[in-house]
Amino acid sequence: MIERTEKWEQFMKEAILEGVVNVLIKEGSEGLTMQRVAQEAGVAKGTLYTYFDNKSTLLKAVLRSSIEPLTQEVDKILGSDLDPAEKLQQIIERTLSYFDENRDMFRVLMHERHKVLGKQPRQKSSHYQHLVEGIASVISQGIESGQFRNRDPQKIATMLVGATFFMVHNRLFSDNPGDLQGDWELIQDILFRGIIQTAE
Amino acid sequence: MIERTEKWEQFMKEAILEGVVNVLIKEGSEGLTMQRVAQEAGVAKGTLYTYFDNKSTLLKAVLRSSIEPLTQEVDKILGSDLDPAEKLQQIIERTLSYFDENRDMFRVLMHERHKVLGKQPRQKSSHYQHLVEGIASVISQGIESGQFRNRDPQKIATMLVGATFFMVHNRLFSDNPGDLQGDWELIQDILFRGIIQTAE
Amino acid sequence: MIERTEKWEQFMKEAILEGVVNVLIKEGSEGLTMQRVAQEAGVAKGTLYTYFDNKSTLLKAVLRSSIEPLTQEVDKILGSDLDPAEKLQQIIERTLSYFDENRDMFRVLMHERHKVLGKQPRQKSSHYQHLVEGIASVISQGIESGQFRNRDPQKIATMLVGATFFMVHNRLFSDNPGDLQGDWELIQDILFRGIIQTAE
Amino acid sequence: MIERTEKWEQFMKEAILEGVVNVLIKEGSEGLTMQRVAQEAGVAKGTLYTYFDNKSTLLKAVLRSSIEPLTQEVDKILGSDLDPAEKLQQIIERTLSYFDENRDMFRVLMHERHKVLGKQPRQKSSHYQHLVEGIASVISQGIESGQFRNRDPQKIATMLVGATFFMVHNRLFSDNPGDLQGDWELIQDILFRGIIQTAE
DNA sequence: CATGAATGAGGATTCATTCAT
DNA sequence: TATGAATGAATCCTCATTCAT
Repeated sequence: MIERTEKWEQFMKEAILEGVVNVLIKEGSEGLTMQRVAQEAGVAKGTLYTYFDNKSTLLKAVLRSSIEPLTQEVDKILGSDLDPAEKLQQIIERTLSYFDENRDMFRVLMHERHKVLGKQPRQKSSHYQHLVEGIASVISQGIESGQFRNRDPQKIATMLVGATFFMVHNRLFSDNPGDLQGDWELIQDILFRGIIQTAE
Repeated sequence: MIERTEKWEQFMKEAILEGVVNVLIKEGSEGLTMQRVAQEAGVAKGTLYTYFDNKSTLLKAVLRSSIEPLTQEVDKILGSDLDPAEKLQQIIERTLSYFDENRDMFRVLMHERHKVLGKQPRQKSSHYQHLVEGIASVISQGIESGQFRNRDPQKIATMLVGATFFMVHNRLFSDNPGDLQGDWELIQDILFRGIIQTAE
Repeated sequence: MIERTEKWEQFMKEAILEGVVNVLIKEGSEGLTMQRVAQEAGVAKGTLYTYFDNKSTLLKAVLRSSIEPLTQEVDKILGSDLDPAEKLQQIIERTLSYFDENRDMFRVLMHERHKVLGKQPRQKSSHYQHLVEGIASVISQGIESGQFRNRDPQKIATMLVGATFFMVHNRLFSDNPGDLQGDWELIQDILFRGIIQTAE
Repeated sequence: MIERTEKWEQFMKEAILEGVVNVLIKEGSEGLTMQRVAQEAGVAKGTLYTYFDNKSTLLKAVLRSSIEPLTQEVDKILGSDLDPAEKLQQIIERTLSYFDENRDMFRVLMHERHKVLGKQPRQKSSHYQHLVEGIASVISQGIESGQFRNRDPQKIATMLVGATFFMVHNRLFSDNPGDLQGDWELIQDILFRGIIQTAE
């Protein structure tokens, strides 16, 4: 019975979250009213409040749910016993493909993220934060093992994430994003070896 | 007379734009009401509409005016007869310092940008667009001259801008941003030579 | 069987009425929602509607049940063959002690009474009405028997009830209500003999 | 100019307060919505908020404005150099006539008072409080001068106010309130000399 | 031109009530 | 009978925009 109830709650929450994303896709953040979300989710306005305390809570849940699967995949990679360079490769790869796989949702969320998140204590989106820290630790390992050049890991991680994020962004809003593999190989290629031609 | 009138108009517009930024700094985008802007600019609410058609127009003007000086500096560098690598160096340097110099303003705009810009036709902020294109052309030059490795210039530019932008972001929201020069040298160092340790 | 069922209904109704009072005590009339009443009564929201048609009906029942015992006691006194002055004495005494005995409940009801009673046809609370009429008839008796001065019994009753009611109110909201007997003796003393010093 | 503005503000506030009273008269406290008040005052909903911060503030203003004139008259009497008994007479007289003069308004406010005043810190309406205290001090004077019998002045005042208030109430809701003078003479007569027939 | 009072559409949220299980 | 999820009408309040002075 409880089983049943909890499943239902989960189901409804997901339906509502999906409603939010659909409204965002159709109308952008301007049109993101509770009324409209309810309509899109196929429930009454009041029902939203059965599952989420208020609009802010609902929107935070949307963001969390949109990024959580990626966060978990990244964590798995971080926790594996791969070689640092390989970890970075996989993280970049997974990140790019994750956004590709959820293109519609992120085309919207990327733009509306800030509107969606009200005036919360200035914190970067936790996924971003988490990702940078994870990558920084990988880079530290790489430096210790002599595999990577000895530079501030935090900052290298920031740059790596920045470059990746912008590539993602590029793919998301390009009409013809092109070959996925080409992109992540390019990121690694450039970040790993630089853009300068070296006499070899 | 017309001269005089135009100067006045310019003066008023700037006062109002400054008012917007001040409100954003003091209250965040939540508190960004026309009333509050008028108050901060020291004029009446109705006066805002003498100079700007509506809120949206006003906010777009804020964004444009905040980034225009940098755009111009970058254009000057792009148009100079410097060596491609030097152009990139200078652009990175100027970008980092520009945001540093206008730290308070951008700490806010960076976060509120999307809220500030309503439902406009999905376009990346024009400065960003412009910057990526300019850098892409520089990279093309570098590739042609054999100075840079032959990779898709558009994508390299995207990554470069991404990395730089995230470094800016990092500095903006760090309590102790640290040495500016160190950061832009690091960007060049990594982007130019990669993070992999090479046998030398 | 029917017996059993009716007892159960009575039991449930009382539990619910008590729930209302508890909510009022804990949250005031602002917090008086059906949800909250149900919670306090330990039943589901829907169950309330099994026993009471709607909120208004429920609240009227609360008021009625809160005052009914006193009404009955007063009726007993009125119906007794006591001397008019003694009747008044006993009514005043019983009224003061009844409110004292149900202090918590009336501290709330006194304040929330009007909010609790919606837009009913302007009628004074029936207990009040009943009380004034009963007292008026006692006073008439007293006048006829030459015991009381000949003044409009209805109005004297109104004043007597007013004075008593305000004393009750005073006790209810005083942190230290003090001696009960002192108060009702004072009411009688003043109402019976006046406040003017008479040469005796 | 300022003169003009302030007068206007006063005028608008009064129009709105009157709107509230009219709504109460027509619909009772159930129908007391800001929308309805605006309509009745002949302004737009938003305009109400130009003059009053919120509903609660508006309603408090209604109550205050309804009773203030009486409070001032009573204060004048209390501050005069009349004889204690005369002070009481005049206060009672003025109170009864004040409510008579504003019959329509108080017929409503008397009933809706509590609904109108939300969950404010349990304080008796300040006028009531003030009145009881003023009268208590008059009674103290009377006791000291040997004019009144020596009883707890606070309690005597409470009773006096209670009796008066109920007489007011009675007049307010009686279709034929009858002679005003008769009523206040009765109050004095009874309160001063009691209801018991004394051998004369 | 400048002003700021007035406007009213629009949005978040609450809660009495219903009804399928 | 009991339940509590679903409903949606109702309400307060905000704020961009207008316009008479």
